[in-house]
Amino acid sequence: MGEKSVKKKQYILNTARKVFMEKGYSAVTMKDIVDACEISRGGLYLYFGSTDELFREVLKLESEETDDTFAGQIGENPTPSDILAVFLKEQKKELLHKGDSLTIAKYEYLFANSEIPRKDNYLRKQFETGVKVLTKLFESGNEAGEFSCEDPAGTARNFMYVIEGLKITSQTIGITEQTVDKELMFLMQGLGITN
Amino acid sequence: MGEKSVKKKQYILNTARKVFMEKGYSAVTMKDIVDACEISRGGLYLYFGSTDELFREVLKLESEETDDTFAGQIGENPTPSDILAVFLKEQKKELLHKGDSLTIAKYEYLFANSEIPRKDNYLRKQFETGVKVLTKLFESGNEAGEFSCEDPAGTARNFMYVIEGLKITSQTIGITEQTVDKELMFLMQGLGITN
DNA sequence: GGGAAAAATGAAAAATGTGTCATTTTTTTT
DNA sequence: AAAAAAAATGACACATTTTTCATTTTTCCC
Repeated sequence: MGEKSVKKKQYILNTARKVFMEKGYSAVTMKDIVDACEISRGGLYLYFGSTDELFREVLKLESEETDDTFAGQIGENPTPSDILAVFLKEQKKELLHKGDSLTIAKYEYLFANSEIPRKDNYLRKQFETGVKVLTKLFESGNEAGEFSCEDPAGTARNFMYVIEGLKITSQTIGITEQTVDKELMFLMQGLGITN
Repeated sequence: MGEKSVKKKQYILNTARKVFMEKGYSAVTMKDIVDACEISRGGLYLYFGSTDELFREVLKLESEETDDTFAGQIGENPTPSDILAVFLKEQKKELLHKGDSLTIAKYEYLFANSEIPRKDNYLRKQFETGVKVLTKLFESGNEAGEFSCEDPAGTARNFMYVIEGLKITSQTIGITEQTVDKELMFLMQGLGITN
């Protein structure tokens, strides 16, 4: 591990992320991180003081990466249909990567830290942002004549609940690509897509 | 603790259930159960060998109770609408009891035990049963002229994903009764209820 | 109420995890 | 290349949890 300190921190974070994806949140110990990183015990504490701190940084890292990925996939002057397609494609990709997702760890973390104020609730903000973004998307889709969605806000909320349901079942009881496709198709029917 | 052995086992199980509801699955230790039950260290091991074994028995217990509760609420000659109403009422009740549910613990358990064969996957069976029951319900509702649901199987699956989504968000990011009602209403619109 | 069987106890060994710090290794500076 | 600074190590003291088991307490039957 002859890397510089910033790189090493990054390396620890990436390795920790894999550990959280494999074991969830509450089952992970500092020892697990130490073993996975193949660094010394004291070395880890130089960078992070607890699994909690580590996890919060992993969340931050992931959030940034997700935003970048999404932005990178949307071309110039996208139509509502284009944006929806990218959104669903990204969701589907995450859905099908069983055991390669932070979904369970995130929910465990929130459950174990239920005292954290609403405003700092990362997943909550993400969920609400999702609802808002989809609502606007459906509204502009209506205006553009691409969708005919009677209740954009309700439909957006419904989308988000289905996606959370799919994510959690995918990580635990399993799901096939075919089933994901069927369900996403079902959702899209609610948009009354006209093209 | 002067109780007989069968009663004591039951008592431990009920107490353990509360612990799992409070702390989830992977964060719970045998010590937590011992402390909550106010029994001796060794005493617990006389009945259960691990948190894993305890949790499986709690699941079994809960499954039986849920079936009983549901059956007890359905009167004679119920119409499809009656059954749906009981189903949604029960789901809503579970949804709103934050911190008083095994939802998180169940998913943690499955995630931590992802090697268990599909056929023994309790939540998976429950999910599939839910889809089947709702499908039949929607079909008979169509026949009775109470619903007009184009795709009973798809709608049933969609219902179940939404319910899982609601359950998990309710336990972690929080949800109001109003939001639950809105979402359940949204679902019911998909049934084209005619009455 | 005496004695055998069953149930329960809690002390303690073994295993695992935490956080610290004196020391060593590596890097940087002069 | 020597000195200083920075980074990294891993052994250690402490805490927690698991699991066992010799002993005690309770129950139950005659």
